[in-house]
Amino acid sequence: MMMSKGKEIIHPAPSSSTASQQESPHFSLIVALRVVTAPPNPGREYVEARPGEKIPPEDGLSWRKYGQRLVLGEKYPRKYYRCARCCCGATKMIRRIDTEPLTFEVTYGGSHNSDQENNNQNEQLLLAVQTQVGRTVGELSDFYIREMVSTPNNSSSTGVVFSTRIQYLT
DNA sequence: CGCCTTTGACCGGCGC
DNA sequence: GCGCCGGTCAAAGGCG
Repeated sequence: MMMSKGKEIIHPAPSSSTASQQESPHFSLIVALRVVTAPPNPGREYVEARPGEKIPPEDGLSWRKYGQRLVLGEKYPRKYYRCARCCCGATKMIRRIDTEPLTFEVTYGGSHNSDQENNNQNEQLLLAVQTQVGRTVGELSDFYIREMVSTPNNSSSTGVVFSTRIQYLT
């Protein structure tokens, strides 16, 4: 199979992608999710990608892919990522929802080194928002949170399920 | 040249 | 006890 070799580190999208996004009347902003509602670590969240988006949703951190597997009964393979930072035991698993190809279920495992790490993470997320939207954090209220539910996770006691879609109104 | 992705194989856990 | 499934490891190849 043809595969794009090279880096596949997930990090905040460059500002160059902002232009194409703002051409649409609205677009889903994924990176803002954890700024507003930081999920437990480990935890699980659902994020939605824009049509044509090539990579799984970003969360502001750098992840290194270490495995991929086609799970029985699932249409799309699961992808396994590990935090690219050295000595960091954080992992995450990305599963594509069969019925909604643009929605990804991201399951976080392990934890980052320290609270400082988490703080840095949130800072990176904020920067990602500012970069993508070109606005300050204080103006995040301009985003209309179209969906945002938080329900108990029925399969794990370690977190809650976040199903969130943040839509930018122009 | 170094780092990262891909991919097949291996190992452990769980269910029957 | 056996078989199946899911998660991780390690080697090879490719790209920047």
